[in-house]
Amino acid sequence: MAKVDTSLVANLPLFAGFKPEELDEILREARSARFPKNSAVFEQGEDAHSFFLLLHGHVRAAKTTPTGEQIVVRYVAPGETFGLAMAIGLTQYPATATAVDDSVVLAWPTGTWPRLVQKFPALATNTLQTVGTRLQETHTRVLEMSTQQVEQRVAHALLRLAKQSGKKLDHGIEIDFPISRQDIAQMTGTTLHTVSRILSGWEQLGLIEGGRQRIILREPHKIFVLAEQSAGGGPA
Amino acid sequence: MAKVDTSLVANLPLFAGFKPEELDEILREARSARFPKNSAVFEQGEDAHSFFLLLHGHVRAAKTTPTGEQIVVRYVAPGETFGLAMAIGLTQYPATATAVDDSVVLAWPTGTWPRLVQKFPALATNTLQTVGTRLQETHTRVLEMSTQQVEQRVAHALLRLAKQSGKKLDHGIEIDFPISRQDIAQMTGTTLHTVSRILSGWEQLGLIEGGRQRIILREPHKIFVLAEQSAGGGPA
DNA sequence: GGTCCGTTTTGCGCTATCGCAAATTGCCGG
DNA sequence: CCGGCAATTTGCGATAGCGCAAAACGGACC
Repeated sequence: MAKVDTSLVANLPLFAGFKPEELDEILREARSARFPKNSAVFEQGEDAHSFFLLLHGHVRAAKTTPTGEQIVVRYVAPGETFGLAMAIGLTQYPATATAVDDSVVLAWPTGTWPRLVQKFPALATNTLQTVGTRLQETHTRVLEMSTQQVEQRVAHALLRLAKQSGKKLDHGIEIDFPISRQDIAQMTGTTLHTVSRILSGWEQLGLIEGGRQRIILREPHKIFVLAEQSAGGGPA
Repeated sequence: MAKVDTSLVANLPLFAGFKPEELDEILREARSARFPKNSAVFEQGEDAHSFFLLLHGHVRAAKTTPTGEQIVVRYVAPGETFGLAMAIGLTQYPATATAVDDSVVLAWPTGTWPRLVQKFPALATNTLQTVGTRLQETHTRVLEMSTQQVEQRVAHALLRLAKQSGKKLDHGIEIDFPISRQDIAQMTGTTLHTVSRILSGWEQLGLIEGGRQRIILREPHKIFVLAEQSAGGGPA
C-alpha cells in the first residue's frame, strides 16, 4: 500500500506534539479514499464505521429533520477531521457528509480509535480541543441567529467561508468551492429567496460578484462593516 | 480540609471507569465552594482560573454580545461539569455562569488539568464525550431555530428542562429552579413578550401552570405533541 | 401593613422575512 | 449548436413575531 506522506499532515492540530514515527504508526492504520464531487462520504443515521481527515477537496456536513428540512452544520476544509461520531460516544453518524468537490480523505475504521487513543493520549486531548472549538463556534452561531437579522448573518457566513476557504484574487476573495444560495440559506437559517435578494443587492453595490454556485467578495471590509452593524442602515 | 464524599460523584460519566482511590486522588485536588442564589461563579471574558463540577443547585451559563444581548447557553444540573474553558484551549471563559439557586460546586484550578489528564487519560476521553454530546445538542438547537416556529421551540425547551431538572408532582412536572420568561426567551431565540403570550395561552388550555419564575407542566404529553407539530393547528 | 421593584401580561401597529409563482439565466451533455 | 435542467432572480401578498408602552401582579423588605 502506498504510504501517506507524513509531511502533509504533520502540522495539523490533530497531530500536535507527535513524533514522526508515532505519526507514521497512526497513519498506517488509515486507508485513503477518493470521493467524486457530489458523492456522499456517509449518511446521517448510518452506522459510524470510520472517522476521517480531509486531505483535498471540500465536504459539506448537513443535518436533516424527520420532515426533510436540512441545515448545513459546517463545511470541512483540508486538514480538518470529520465524522468523529464514535469519539463522542455515538454509534451512528448524526449528519450527512457530502463531497462538494472531488475530495480525498484518510479514513480510520472506528475500531481503531480506542486503541489509538490508549496508545496516544494526546490524540484525545487534541480532539477535545477541536470539538471544543466547534462547540464554541456553534454557540456563536446560536447567538447570531438569536440576535441578528438575516443580512448580518449572511455577511458573517460569507466572511467565515472566505477566511476558511478563500482564494485570493486581484479583485477580491473567492470562496474556493461550489456553494449555492440554498447552501448559504441553510447555514444562516433563512430561505434561498432571501439570500438571493440580499446577494443581488450586494452585487448592485459592488460588494460581491456572484455566479452559479460561485461567490467573490470584492469588498470584504465593507461586508465586515455590514456584518457588525445593527438594524438601521443610517441616514438617507 | 473536609474530604468530599466520593459516593456522590462516583457514578458520574466524568469519572466512568475510575477506581475509588483514583477518584480520591482527583477529588483531593478540588476545593468545594458555595455560591448563593444569583451570584456569579465566573464571568465571560474573565481569566479561566478553574473548572467546575456542580454538586447541588443550578447554574445558568449565558453568552453576551458586545451590544449586550444575551442567550442562555444551557442550564447546568447537579453532576454536570462546566467552565471547561481550558480543556478546550481557551484562556478565558466564553460565557458567564450564574447560580440560579444556592449552589455548591467542586472547583479544580486550571493548572491541575494537564497533570490530571496526563495521569488519568480517561478523563480526557470522558470529557470528550461530554463535550461531543453538547455539540450535538447545540446542533439540534440550531436545527430547531432554523426550521421551527417559536411555539414549538418553547415546547421543546420546556420538555428538555423538565427532563433534566423536573420534579415530579401529583399534578405534573415542575421545573426545579427559578426560571423567568426572559430566560426561556433567551433559550429559544425570541422575546419575553412572545414567550409570555405562548405560556398564557397554554395556561388557558390547562397545559401548564405558571407562576413567578415557576413553571409546572400539567400535560407533558400534549406539550410534546405541540412540539412535534408543524405549523397549522388543524381545522377550526 | 405598606411600599417599591422586578416579573408578567396584554394591546397594537409595524416590518422583516417567508412562501408561492413565474420568469430568467447559465451550464452540461448529446 | 441545441435542448434541458438546475440555479438564480424577482414580484407580490401574507403573517409570525417584534417592539414599544402601559397596566397588572406578586414578593420582599422595612
